[in-house]
Parts: sequence; structure tokens; C-alpha cells
Amino acid sequence: MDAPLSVSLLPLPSASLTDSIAGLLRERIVSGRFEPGERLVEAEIARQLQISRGPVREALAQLRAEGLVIDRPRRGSFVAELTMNDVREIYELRAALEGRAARLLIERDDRAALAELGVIIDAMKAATEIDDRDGFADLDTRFHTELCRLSGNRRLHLAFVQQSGLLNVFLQMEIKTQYRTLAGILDEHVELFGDLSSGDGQRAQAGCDRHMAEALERVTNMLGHSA
Amino acid sequence: MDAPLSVSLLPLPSASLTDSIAGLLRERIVSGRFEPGERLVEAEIARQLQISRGPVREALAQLRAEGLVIDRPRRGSFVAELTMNDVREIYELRAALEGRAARLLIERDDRAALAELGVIIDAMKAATEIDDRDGFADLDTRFHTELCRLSGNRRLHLAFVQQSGLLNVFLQMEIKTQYRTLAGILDEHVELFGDLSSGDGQRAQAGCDRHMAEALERVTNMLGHSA
DNA sequence: TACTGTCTTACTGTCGACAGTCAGCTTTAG
DNA sequence: CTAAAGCTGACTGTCGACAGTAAGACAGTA
Repeated sequence: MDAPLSVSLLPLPSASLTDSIAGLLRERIVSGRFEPGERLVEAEIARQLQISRGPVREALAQLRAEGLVIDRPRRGSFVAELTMNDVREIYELRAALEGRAARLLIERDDRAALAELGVIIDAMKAATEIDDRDGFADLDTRFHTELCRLSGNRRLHLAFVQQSGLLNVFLQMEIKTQYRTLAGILDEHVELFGDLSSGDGQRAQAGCDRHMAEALERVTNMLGHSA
Repeated sequence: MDAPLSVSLLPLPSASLTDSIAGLLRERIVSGRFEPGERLVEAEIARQLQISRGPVREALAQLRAEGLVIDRPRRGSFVAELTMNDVREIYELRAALEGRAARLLIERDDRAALAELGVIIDAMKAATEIDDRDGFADLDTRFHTELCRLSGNRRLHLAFVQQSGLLNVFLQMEIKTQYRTLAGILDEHVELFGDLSSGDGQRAQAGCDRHMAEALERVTNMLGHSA
């Protein structure tokens, strides 16, 4: 287990070392390379990355704020273990944030913004046709992230992004297990996009609620089958 | 043998040093003791508190996540300067979170939870009668925080708490300027509580929207008068 | 074998130090 | 008198070290 982590993140002075490490660790957690419940030892990570513990510490604090890592006082950091209850919470929170984002977007009546989302939907269709599951997952994330960004409320967008690490955990799982066809998920997004395009804020918000409920059910079934 | 309960050893207070400092700085920012735009120098704070820069650094990172402090790369931390746009964003986000919390609370049909909120409302009435503005502000914060907590969604609650630092900035301003009577704000809360008690999720969510719109207008007027 | 107290070890929380870099002032050229 | 260029001081980003603590190994007692 020596040095599997070494990656050329040093030649990246633009982003701070802390952020680089946070990104690296986030990716490892989301991709499942770090097991849920696994202990993350500051000194160990620092040694493998050839840096000091300071930036590692700050990166872990960042991941803790995102819910990807939990902190037992004086014991250290551990990869979060998600229960069915956590899953529910995350999707409820997303429904709150995205539903509002949808309403704000519609109230702003921004055609260009809608067009941007349309482009992503088209890309999802293309990904579906060639069964590009990785690409589809990225687009799924991007669609929802863009929806929040285009709401015009940076704080709402930030709140969403802070949760998206956990969201990606589920997306990755969906892809890996191939529990469901891409076409089905695509249909949901197309329908949601229709609601967003309707110009009816109420309907768009309800559409988000429905979409989240469907996604939650998908993930719940999936977990039920594996666990 | 037994380790008598160690009484407040300075090096290791029950809450970590980092959290204690974060609380201290938060209080100073919210109370206006640190001016908006003021620079916060790590070494300076560390020296005044007689500790090293590490914990101060982590505390500032925490406040940055809450939006109370902004970070200019390689320049340091500054107390956030809030624009009218920030105010709007915060109240929109609160509407999203609290509106959903209200619906979740109602769906759980938890009488005890409602009763807890009722107690706070009663306390607000008492505070209004003796014109205890500081007490009223605390209760206002508590009412909304409890609403989110009682939603049963810890992540939603956490997202709210992370914003509540900024919320308190406005509450403090309202109190200081005495722009509005407590009775008026009390009435709003009583009305909102009525919506929550109705058992109608839709109505409760709409009630939150209304309450936020009113609060936003209040603050906007206030800032308009002073700025 | 089960129990209890001690020892070991490894990790976090905290600290002081140093180098690089940025803002503002000073100096010099146009 | 203005503006670019160099200088200076200060602060952040990063580092290695140390002390205290908690978990687990071990031994001693029944």
C-alpha cells in the first residue's frame, strides 16, 4: 500500500495545494477506491503525497463539510458510511434546492439558460444511444449543477455543489450496477426539461420533486438489491 | 484513580480549540465588532488569543464556508461585505430550505415538534411585551433553526445552520436600527405558525415563502434607509 | 478461561519557523 | 509632474516537531 496515491498534483500552482488534495481525495471516495468506514490517517496521506500534514488536514475538513467524511474527535477522519436514511435526506435536500432553482430560473425568464440545459439533454441522448454510462453520469451531474447555477443564486448553487459529492457516490453506483437502462433515466430528464420549458414555476418545482422521488426510488431499490 | 473530572484545562477544552475560536470570531463578526471588509490577519488573532496560527486558520476556513468571511488568494481573509444581491440570495435560499422543512415536518405529523415551536412563539410574545429586542432576536433565530431541525433531515438542518451566521447579521441590524416594532415581526411568526399547524404542507410551504418575502422587504428597506 | 489493570504504539491537536509573494512606498526615468 | 521600476515589510502557505490521548496488546490474577 505504499505510494498508490502519488499523482502529479505538484505542478498545479493555480489551485492551492489544499484544494488539489481535497479534489484528489474526493475522487477516491466517490469512485469507491476508499471504502466506506475506512480510516483516513493524515500522516499517511501526507507521506504518500510527499507533503506535510497541514494541507491534508484542511482538505479533510473540507470533505467533512461536504459530508463525505466524518470526524471522530481525537480519533481521526473516516470515510462516511451512508445509510438508507442518509440517502433519503440527500434527495430531499436536493428537491428543496433544485425545486427552488427551477422556480427562480423560470422567474428570470432566461431563454439562453434554458438553451444551455437543452444542450446537455441532447448530449444525454447521444450518450444513451452509444450506451456511454460514464459520460451519461457526468452529464447527469452537469444538468443538475447547471440548473442550480442558472438559478442566479450563487449561495443556492454553492449549497448544491457542497452536496454533489455525495450525489456522485450514488450516480457511480447506479452506473456500475447497471441496475437500470440509461433510456429510462433519460426519459425522466426529458420530462423534467419539459416542465422547465413550460414557463410555469409551480409545475417546474413539482417536476423536480417528482424527479427526485423517482431517483430516490431507483437508488433505494438498488441498495435493497445489493445490501 | 480515577481521574477526577479535569476542570477546564486550557490546552484541551471540551470543544476543540478550532471550534471555540470559530465561535468567538463568528460572534464578533455578527455583532459588528469586526467591520465588513476588515482584514483578518491570522498571526494577529493568534497573538491576541495566545495560541498558534493553526487553529485560527482552520476557524477562518470554517467561517469562509459559512459565507461570513471571504478569502482572497495569497492575500488573506476579510470580513464579508454584503450587497443587496447577497441579501436576496440568502432569503431565497432560506425560503427553499425552510419551505421544504415545513413540508417535511407536516408530513411527519409530529405533534410534539409543533408544540416545541409553539413554546418559542409564546416566548416571543413575552419578549415583545417587555420590548426585549436581544431576546427576541435569539428567539427568532431559534424558531427558524428548530423548524429545520424538526424537519427530521439533518443535512437540511446543517445547510441552514451554515447560513445562519449571515442571517444573524441581519437580525442584529434590525434590532439595532429599531426600524420596525417587534409586534409586527411577531405577527408574521404567529401567522406562519398557524400555517404550520394547519396540517397542509402546501400552505405551510407557501407560508414560509411569504414570511421570507416579508423579511427580505424589511431588510431591504432598512438597508435602503441607512445606505 | 475470563477479568482487570498496565504498557505500547500510533495518531491527532497544537506549536514555532521559514520561504515565497503580494501591497504599498520609494525612487528614478520620461 | 506623471508613471514605470525597484525596494521593503508583512503576511500567507507550507513545513517538521512535540505532547497528550485513545485503542489495542500484554501480563498478572483468579
